[in-house]
Amino acid sequence: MTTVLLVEDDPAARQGLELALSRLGYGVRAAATGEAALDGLDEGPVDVVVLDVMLPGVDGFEVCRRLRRVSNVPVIMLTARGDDFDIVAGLEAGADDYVVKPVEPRVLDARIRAVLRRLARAGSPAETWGDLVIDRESLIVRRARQPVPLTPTELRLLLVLSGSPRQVFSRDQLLDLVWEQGYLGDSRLVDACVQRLRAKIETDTSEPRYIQTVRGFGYRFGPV
Amino acid sequence: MTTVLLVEDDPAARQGLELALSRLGYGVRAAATGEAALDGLDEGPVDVVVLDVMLPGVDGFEVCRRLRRVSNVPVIMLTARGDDFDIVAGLEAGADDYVVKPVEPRVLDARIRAVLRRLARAGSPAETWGDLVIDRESLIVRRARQPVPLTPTELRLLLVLSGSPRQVFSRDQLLDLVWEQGYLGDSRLVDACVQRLRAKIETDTSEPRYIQTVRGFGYRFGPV
DNA sequence: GGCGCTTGTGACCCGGTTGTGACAGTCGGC
DNA sequence: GCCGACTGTCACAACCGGGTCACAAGCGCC
Repeated sequence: MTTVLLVEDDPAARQGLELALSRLGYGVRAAATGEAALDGLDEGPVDVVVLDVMLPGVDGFEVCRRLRRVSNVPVIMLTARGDDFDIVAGLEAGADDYVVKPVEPRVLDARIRAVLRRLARAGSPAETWGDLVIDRESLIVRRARQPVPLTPTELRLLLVLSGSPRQVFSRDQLLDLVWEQGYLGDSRLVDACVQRLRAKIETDTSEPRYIQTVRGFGYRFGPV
Repeated sequence: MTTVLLVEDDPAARQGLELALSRLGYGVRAAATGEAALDGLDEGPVDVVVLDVMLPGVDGFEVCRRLRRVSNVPVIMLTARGDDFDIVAGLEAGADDYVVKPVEPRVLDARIRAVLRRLARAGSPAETWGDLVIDRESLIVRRARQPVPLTPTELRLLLVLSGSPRQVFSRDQLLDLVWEQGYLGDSRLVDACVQRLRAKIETDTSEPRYIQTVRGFGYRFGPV
């Protein structure tokens, strides 16, 4: 579910938007002031911030700037109708998009999805296998959005296997590809490493979802 | 929408990839031969070219070279599995990346995004990472608004790392990029320099926020 | 030439990683 | 069901990789 942090001081407008966004399937967290908004970020992951420009105390631009210092979360500003100055100032403060008030839920929904889409495209080039995400550039592996700490050998093994999904690798092949070429040792080593890797990325090691054993041949990565 | 020019002579593979890429939200233009590919470029803007190495007539390398004469469009080569020669030849011909066949759409998608992202990084001169600001024009680095005095080597190292955030660099890569190319020395040198840089920009060197160690692989700049 | 900063190198320490062997469990064929 | 082959699991000690430090050569600057 996409979580929206909604920052709007006017109670009527806030509750209206909250309801509308919920109906559209978003999770909504609301804040009435800039300070509350910055706190709201700490209370859990937020996918997008919808931020009113006119706020009592710290205004929307300043909230956006402060927010930018600690996070790259996309920000959509709500500005008074046709106020060019607001729009320019908002984008300079680091906002990703803006919507003029009064806000039409359908429009806001479209903008949110557009911003998220833009971000997803530009985001890190990771491969997604179910809830397992492998980013070959940063070498970060995540399961259910949580980074999985892998040791170098485990990581190399996973990269080799996932690089050719569904292909069966024999133990000897894996020794060549993951360990030094011409490694002379027990091929049981592969089993041990697979086991350690499974322990980290599988929910149920007796029913592996990612790394399957092909009895008599070796191992294979990929959904069945 | 990102438009891909797909060059593949095998009809089955071509149609499969065409479908898969469309589903992933790409616009696809397909060509079966090198000649058709070069024509395809004229028919409208192309964001990335996916190019099979084995083509009847003009082969993929030659297509890539010719293409490079008229365009800077990124090229991803499709090569036979594990064929090192292909990979080297492809990169020499001006390819940006390569993917081994059979192609997994998810992998190709990730590579396309990686190539495009690499290209899009020519951004604003000043980058902000939390409370670290790197101004590539004035070469001034600030932390918490305070200028950080960096030595030339430290600065080069930081610029290289932060220039490709999240990308993992091996020690050898860094020796090439930060020091003279063909530097022959202890790769522990990189460690020492990273340590000095960390001492200046990190608050807690045991929990680095900016420069992460990727055990067994190298270093990476950026948030986890 | 003297000075101080920068940079490359070696040494040492520490903790995590990993290869290994043993044993238990599982699967498939007969 | 029995047996052998194969695989999963575990514990442990050697090892390796990286952090850290000190030091000296190199370098520019005055």
